[in-house]
Amino acid sequence: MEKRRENEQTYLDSIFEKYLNAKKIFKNKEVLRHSYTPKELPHRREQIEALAHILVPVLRGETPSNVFVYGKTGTGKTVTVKFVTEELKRISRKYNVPVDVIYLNCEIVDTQYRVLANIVNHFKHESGFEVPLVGWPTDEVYAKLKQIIDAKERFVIIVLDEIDKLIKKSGDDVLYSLTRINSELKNAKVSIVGISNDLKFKDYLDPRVLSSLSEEEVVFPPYDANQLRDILMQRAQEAFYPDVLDEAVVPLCAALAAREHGDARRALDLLRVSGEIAEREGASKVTEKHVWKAQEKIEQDTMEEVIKTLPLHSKILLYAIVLLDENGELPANTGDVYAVYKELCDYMDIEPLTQRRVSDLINELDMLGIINAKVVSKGRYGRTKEIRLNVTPYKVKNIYRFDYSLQPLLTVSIARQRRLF
DNA sequence: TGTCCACTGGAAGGGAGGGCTT
DNA sequence: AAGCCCTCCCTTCCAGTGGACA
Repeated sequence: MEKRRENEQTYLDSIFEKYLNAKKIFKNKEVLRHSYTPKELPHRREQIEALAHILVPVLRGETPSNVFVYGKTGTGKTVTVKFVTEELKRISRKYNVPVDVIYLNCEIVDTQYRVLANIVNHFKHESGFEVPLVGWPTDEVYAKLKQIIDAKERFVIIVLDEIDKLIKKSGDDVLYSLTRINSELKNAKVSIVGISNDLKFKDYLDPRVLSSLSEEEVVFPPYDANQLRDILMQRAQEAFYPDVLDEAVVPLCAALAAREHGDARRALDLLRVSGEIAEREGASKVTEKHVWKAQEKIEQDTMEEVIKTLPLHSKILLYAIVLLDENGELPANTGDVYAVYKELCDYMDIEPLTQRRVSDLINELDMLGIINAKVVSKGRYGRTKEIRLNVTPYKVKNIYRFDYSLQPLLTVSIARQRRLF
């Protein structure tokens, strides 16, 4: 009796002491976030100098060439461009040259109208004028844009990040007008910095736009494991307290991220999440074990988030595929999946979409990596998609469990077996 | 060799939903 | 309120297609 109480007491003490005595892990976690711009960018000197060389005419009052910046995700394109343009802005003040840098992420600003409107609105403090986010005819926004930019002598550098998204969605009209705008301006000079991680997208461009835009090109090669290690080391020094990182941690994060096409973003995430996991466990050191856990967690989390935010019909469609999987009927083709999807809609009293639309939704699920959809020809038996599931049915159901509107679906598996088979 | 399946994926267009100006 | 305009999501229509089969 006495002994047991003693044990319990030690246990209770240890709950708190575990955390109390745990060494703090993070000194400054912010350093590991994507948005953080470090003072130095390791292994990007070449690209920084190339960009600086291209933009330097500004300081002499000449229009710089337009630039295309290429490189896969997490190769430091955005951060480098931001770094160089910030420096340019800083130094241009010394030379008394007015420079405006407008940074637009085309994943969000993805139409001609929105690009133009955003540029106009960048000057709202100066012009006291703001274009609504929808509503105006596009050519009027363009006219306003010219008028506002041209109000005084200056250089305007427009950075279009993820420019491929813009082109794919709304064509190259915007680029066409923006690349020719200089001939219609009297005072101001505009140049464009396009950032893309897709090399193929040049094929979509009108040759005139292409030649004007890629007057200069800067390529960002992927980081290799050693370079990633340097980057992580640099950040780790600021982010973590001394000696909390096991020696193997940074090299492992670097190696794992290098395997995924040298993505520095991924490497930083890994390092941050490893630290968080260690902290939660009350460990005094971050070890390899934490990195492996982090790797798994990141994969799980992104997939879960993607499924959670799917629109209703995509969720029903995914559930149709889950049911087929549970019945051992995968790979299935579009027709089969559509039939089950339609039944599910009936069951939920929802108007089903057409097969044409569902075919697009299948492609979307494929792009998101939730399913695998390969176009195959079965000869005499037609051409269709072969559809497979990339996540476990259990996982999907678990996510749906917390979505009230999807509750009816979860009971269907049994009903379906009774009704259809 | 041609046929024909079960679709694919492009094109056009409608209409709801957002927001503007007048 | 009426009249525009833009975007998103969707439908309708349809030409096109890889390859098994006769």
